[in-house]
Amino acid sequence: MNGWDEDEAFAAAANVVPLSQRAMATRGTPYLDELNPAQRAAVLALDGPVLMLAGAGTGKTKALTARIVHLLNQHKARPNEILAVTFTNKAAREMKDRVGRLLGEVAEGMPWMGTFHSLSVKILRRHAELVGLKPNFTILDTDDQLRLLKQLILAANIDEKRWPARLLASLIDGWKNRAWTPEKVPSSEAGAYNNRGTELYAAYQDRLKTLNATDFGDLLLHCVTIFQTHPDVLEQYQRWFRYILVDEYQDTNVCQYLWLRLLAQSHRNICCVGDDDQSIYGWRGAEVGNILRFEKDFPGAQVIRLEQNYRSTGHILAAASGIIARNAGRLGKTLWTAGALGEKVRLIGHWDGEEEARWIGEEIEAIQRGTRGMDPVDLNHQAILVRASHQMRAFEDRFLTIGLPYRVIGGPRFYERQEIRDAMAYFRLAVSPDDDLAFERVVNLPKRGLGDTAQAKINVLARAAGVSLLDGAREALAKGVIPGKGAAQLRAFVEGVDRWHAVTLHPEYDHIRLAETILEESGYTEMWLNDKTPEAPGRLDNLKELVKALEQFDNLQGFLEHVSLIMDNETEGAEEKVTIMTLHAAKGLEFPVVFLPGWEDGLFPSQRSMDESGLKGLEEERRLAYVGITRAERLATISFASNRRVYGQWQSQLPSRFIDELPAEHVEVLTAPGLYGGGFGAAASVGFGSGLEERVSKADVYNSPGWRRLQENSGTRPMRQPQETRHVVIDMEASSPYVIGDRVFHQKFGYGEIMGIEGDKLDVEFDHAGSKKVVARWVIPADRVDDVPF
DNA sequence: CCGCTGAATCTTTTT
DNA sequence: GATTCAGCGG
Repeated sequence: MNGWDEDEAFAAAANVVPLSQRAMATRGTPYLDELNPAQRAAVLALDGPVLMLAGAGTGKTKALTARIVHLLNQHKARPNEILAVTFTNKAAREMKDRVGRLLGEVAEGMPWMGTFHSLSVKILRRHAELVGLKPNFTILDTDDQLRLLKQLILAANIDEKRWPARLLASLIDGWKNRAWTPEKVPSSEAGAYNNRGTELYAAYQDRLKTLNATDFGDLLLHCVTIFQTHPDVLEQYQRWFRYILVDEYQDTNVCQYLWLRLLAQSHRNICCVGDDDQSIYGWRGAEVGNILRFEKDFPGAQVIRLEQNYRSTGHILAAASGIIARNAGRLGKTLWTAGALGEKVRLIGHWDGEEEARWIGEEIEAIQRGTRGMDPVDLNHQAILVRASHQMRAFEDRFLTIGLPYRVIGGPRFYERQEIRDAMAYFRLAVSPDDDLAFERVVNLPKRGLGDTAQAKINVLARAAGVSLLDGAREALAKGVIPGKGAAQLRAFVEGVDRWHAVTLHPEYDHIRLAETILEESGYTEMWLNDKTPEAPGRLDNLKELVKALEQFDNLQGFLEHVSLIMDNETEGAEEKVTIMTLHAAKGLEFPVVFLPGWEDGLFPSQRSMDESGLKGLEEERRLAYVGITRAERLATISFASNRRVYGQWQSQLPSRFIDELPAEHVEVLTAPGLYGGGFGAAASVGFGSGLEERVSKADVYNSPGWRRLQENSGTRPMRQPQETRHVVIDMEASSPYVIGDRVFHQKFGYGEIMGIEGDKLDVEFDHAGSKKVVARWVIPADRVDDVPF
C-alpha cells in the first residue's frame, strides 16, 4: 500500500506536537445547530469512552458524522488518525459521503474508515509475516473455503456424507469469531465434528498458510494475534488511531471486540454506537453482551441515549415498541416521536403465498397511484422485507408477470455467481500462478479433457516436488503422463497462464485488455456462447459487467482485492423499482412504505432459530420483527398466509406469535380478499370491541369461521382461489408486435412459444418453465437473442 | 472422460 | 422447487 508511508509520516508528525495543545475551535460549528440535545451531547463528548445508545431512526448516523467533523474541526485529530469502523461497505460509504458533505470537498482524506474486514486487510498486509503469511496473501471466500475443507476431510478419511464440510466450516467460523486459534480452542469443544474438529481446524490453518491465504475470519483473528503477541506493533497503532468510532456495536463478535479493545485500551477514546434492540447477528457470533457490558469494560464511560425518533409515525413506532417490550434483558430505551400518529399498522391474512404476492403487488400499484388515502408513493420508496430469501421468489414471479419493476438486494451477490468466480479464478491465476485453488477451479473449465485422474496425477507430482499445481502440470507434461488430447490442451492452458502472467509483470499493462484476452483465449467466453440454457445470456452479461468494473482499478491485483471484500453491487439504473430484500439486509435503511410478508410461525420466527437457540433465538427473531417495522416511515403492512409451499410441499401455516404481540390499538386488521363473508379479518376485530383486549387476539383469528375453513381445506393442497376478475377485460385495441406461435426469449424463463395474446400480456408456453402470462416488454423475439452482443 | 438421470438435501440471516 | 451429487451408459 503506498498510502502507508504517507500515513506513517503524518502519524510521526502528530506525535511530535501533541494535538491537544494546538489551537482549538478555530472554525464555526454549524453542524451542531441541527442536532437535538442528546445528539449534541454525543457529539461534544469527544474524549474518553462513550456509548451511544441510538434507537431506530434517532439520527445515529447524523450524530456519528457530526462527531467526526467535530473531531477534525477541533483539531483533535487529523483525518488519518481517526479509526471509524462499520460492518458493511455500504455503511462505510454512506458515512464517507456524509462527512464529505459536512466538510465541503475534503471527502477522500479518511483512509481508516471502513469495515472491520477491509481495515484488517490493510493492517495485515503490513505485518503478514508475523503470522506466517506473505504480504500478497489471497482472501478465500466461502466457496474456496469449502473446497479446501472437503479435501482435508477426504484426506482425513472422514465420511463427508455423515459429517458435512459445511458443518466443519461453520464450526471453524464460530471458533474464529470467538478469537480461538487452533491451540486456544477449549477442550469443551473437543467432541465437535466427531471428535476431530480441532484437529482439522489445525490442518486447515496449516493448509491456508502454505497456500498463502486467509479466510474472512482470519483477517480479524490474525490482527488480534499480532496485537497480542507484538506489543510494539500494537502500540504503534494505538498511537496512530487517536480516536475510534464504531457503528452497529451490538453486532460485534468476540474477536472484533478484542480487536477494538486492544486498540482503544491506552487512550480509551472510543465511541461505540449501537442499539441492543437491533442485534440480529447472534447466529454469526455477535455478542449482545459486548454492548451490555461496555460500561464495565470502560469504567467512567458516558452513556448517551438517543430516543427521539424522526423516521416513523406514532402508530408504527408504538406497534414496534409493543413487540420489542416482550424481550427481557434490554438496556431499555423509550422511543418517542413529535410527529403525527399517521396510519395504523395494517394486518392481513392470505390464502397462500401466491395470493399474498398478488395482493401486495396490487397494493403497491395502488399506493403508487395514490389511491390508499395517502399521497402517491413512487416505487423507489416502497419495500418488501422478507425473513428468508426464498420468500422472494413468489414476489419476483408475480411482479414479472404484471410488469412491476423490482430490484432484489442481497440476492446471490454478483461476485458469488459462478461465472464471475470462474473469471476471477482466471484473473487470480494470471496475477499469481501459484494460486492452487484457482488452478483447480478452472483447469478443466471449459472442458479440456482433464478429469479426476489427470488432475490427481498433477496433484501427486506437485506435492512430491513441493511446487504449485501449475508447475506440477508442467512436470506432468514433461513426463508425458497425461494421455491423449488432454496433454495438448493442458499445455495450451499452462502456456496461456504463463503468457498472461508475463503481462501482469509489466508495470503499466492494460488490465482490461488482458482480462478480455484471458476470457477469450481460455475459451471461457466461448463456453457460455455455446451454452443454450436460459441463463447463459445473463452470464455473458455479467462477464461484460465484470470487465467494465475493471475500469475503476489500476490493475488486476487491485481489483481482486476489492472484489474479495466488496458486498454491494449498486449498478442500478435510474428506473423506479420496488425493493425486495431480507430483514437483515434492511437494517439501517428506511422506506415510506414497507410490506412485511410471511409472518407465520416457523418461518418468522424461524423454526431453526428457535430450535438452535431457544429463547435467545426467539428474542433475536423478535428484534428482527422490531427492525422490520421500524424501517417504515408512514405505512407498514404485515401479512401472513395460511398455506405455503415449503421444499415444494404444501404446508398449512399458523400466524406468527409476534402478531399476538402487536398492540391492538395501533393495528388495523384488513379483510382478506377471497375469503367468503369477510373471513377472519372480521372475526379478529371482535377482540378490538371488547375494550379488554390490548393485543391482536390470535384466538379470535383461529375461532373465526373463515379460519376453520382454511384449516379444513389445507390438508394436502390448498384449494384453488376463485379467479380474480379484475384483469379479464380484453383490450382489443392494444397492439403487440407478436402473433400467436412466435418464439420468444425471457430473461428468467428462457425460450417459449406464444399461445395467446391479451393486449400487452402474452400467454407463453415456456420450454422449461411451463406456461406463464408475461408482459410483452419482458421478452424479446427468440431469433434476436443472438444479436445481444458480447 | 463426459453428460445424463434420479435421489437426496436443502433454506434463515453475511463480512 | 432447485441445486447438488452419485451412479450409470455412451
